[in-house]
Amino acid sequence: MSRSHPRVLSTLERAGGFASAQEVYRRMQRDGESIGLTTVYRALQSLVAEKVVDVLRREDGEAIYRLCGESHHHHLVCTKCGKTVEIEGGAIEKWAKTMAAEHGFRDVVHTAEIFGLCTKCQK
Amino acid sequence: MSRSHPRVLSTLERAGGFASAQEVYRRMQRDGESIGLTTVYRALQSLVAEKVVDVLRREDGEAIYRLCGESHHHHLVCTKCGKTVEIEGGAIEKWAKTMAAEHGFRDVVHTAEIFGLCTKCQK
DNA sequence: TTGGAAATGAAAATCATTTTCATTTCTGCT
DNA sequence: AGCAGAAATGAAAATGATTTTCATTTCCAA
Repeated sequence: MSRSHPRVLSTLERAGGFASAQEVYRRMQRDGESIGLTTVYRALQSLVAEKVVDVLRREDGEAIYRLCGESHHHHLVCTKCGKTVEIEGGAIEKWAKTMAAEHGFRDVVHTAEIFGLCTKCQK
Repeated sequence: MSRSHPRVLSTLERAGGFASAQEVYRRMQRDGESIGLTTVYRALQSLVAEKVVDVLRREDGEAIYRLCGESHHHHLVCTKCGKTVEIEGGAIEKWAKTMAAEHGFRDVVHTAEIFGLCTKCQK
């Protein structure tokens, strides 16, 4: 597997914490770094696997990567401006566990995101 | 603009309330309905514009369309054999509402799925 | 009827993402 | 140092969803 790839990671940091693969690539090009688009995609995949970054989706379906804390959390995402808030999901953890047990499932993981309009985008 | 397109809408209903454009298309083909993929996409876009359906994104970025206002459910999916169980999500609805309110978000929708190994696939 | 507007769908275009594969860069080892 | 195999790299092609183009068909009001 590939390594953490410090250049991609630091570019993502410099980008303000989140960006799409294409954006990371463009930014590195602009900054004169020599790297291929394929490598950017692979590096981001690794970072996701290592749980160093999160993947979310823009409204148009493009994947955006963002640095994230290590604890398991969920997101509240503004569908207009993309603003993202990390929220607490204790209720979800419990729900997932209960449902899994109820139906005999094991080794479960879950996803849960909330989408809507943030305060600023409501007018 | 296009009309509500009853055939696409009823197919979406029959699909359990949510499906991707490609799935709606395949289903209509299978059911012997004569329609083009382009028309399915356009019909779904119109339905979204008319707020008859919602758009969400699957993990892989594919758009899935869901009837609005319909009491939706969540899924428990076996990652090995694909078996899917519809589960109740009252706890989630509440959680989503609370979180949204807490952060001033409006018009929220949410996604929540649980993945794991079903009883049969656990050995 | 009839003429134009709306709908339709096949085929081509787009675009993000993945795969392929040949080449280069490391690694550890002698 | 020198070498073999592993890992990384990236250009180009493939993939797959979605959109656009455009020629044809269907509708509908006058």
